[in-house]
Amino acid sequence: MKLSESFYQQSDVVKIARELLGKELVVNIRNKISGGIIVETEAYSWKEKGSHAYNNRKTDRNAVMYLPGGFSYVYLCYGIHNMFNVVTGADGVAEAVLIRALEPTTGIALMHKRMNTDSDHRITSGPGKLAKALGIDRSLNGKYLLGDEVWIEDSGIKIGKKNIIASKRIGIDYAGEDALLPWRFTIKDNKWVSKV
DNA sequence: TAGAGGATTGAT
DNA sequence: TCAATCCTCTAC
Repeated sequence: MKLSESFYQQSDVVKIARELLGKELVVNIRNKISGGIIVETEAYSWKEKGSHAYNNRKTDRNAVMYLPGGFSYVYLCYGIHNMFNVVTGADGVAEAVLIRALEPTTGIALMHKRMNTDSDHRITSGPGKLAKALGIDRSLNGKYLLGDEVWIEDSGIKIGKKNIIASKRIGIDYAGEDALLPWRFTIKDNKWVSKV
């Protein structure tokens, strides 16, 4: 069953980032389904410097962050990598959760082909890689997550509090003290989590 | 309109 | 440690 609008529109983006662990991200690209269990997330809010929408900065790129929770936000980073985010919070509040790693469950052969490998290991361990493995690009920006192109399933998997690790986010050293916020969440001992 | 830099990755 | 690579933002 797809996660509801009310889930995405909760006011606490950090709580949502934590609760997305264990859910299943599913993408339908040209009638080909692929997806996996979310094992790593990061929260972003307009309140902190790590976010594109810091201090309510609004541009063409990050406009979808201001939509109500339940939309996708995809953008290109370093000219190479597509990053997949889930917009959260109320209408006009710029908050989002970056999906950083998956455990592949659906369409694994398809992902191998996209990644040009036969290994099922680490094909989705990192935001740039999982987007490529699932076939996500910026044409999926601003999609409604209760539609039929990209959505998140409640897998029924429960991740206990003891198995969730909070740590500082990656790649945002420019954000000063906000780079230290423990807003990255991973499932303990999960081999699909990105880097180390 | 030009210049700088980035929520990364993989090879050296 | 560093280049790849191109879109986006900022300043002129």
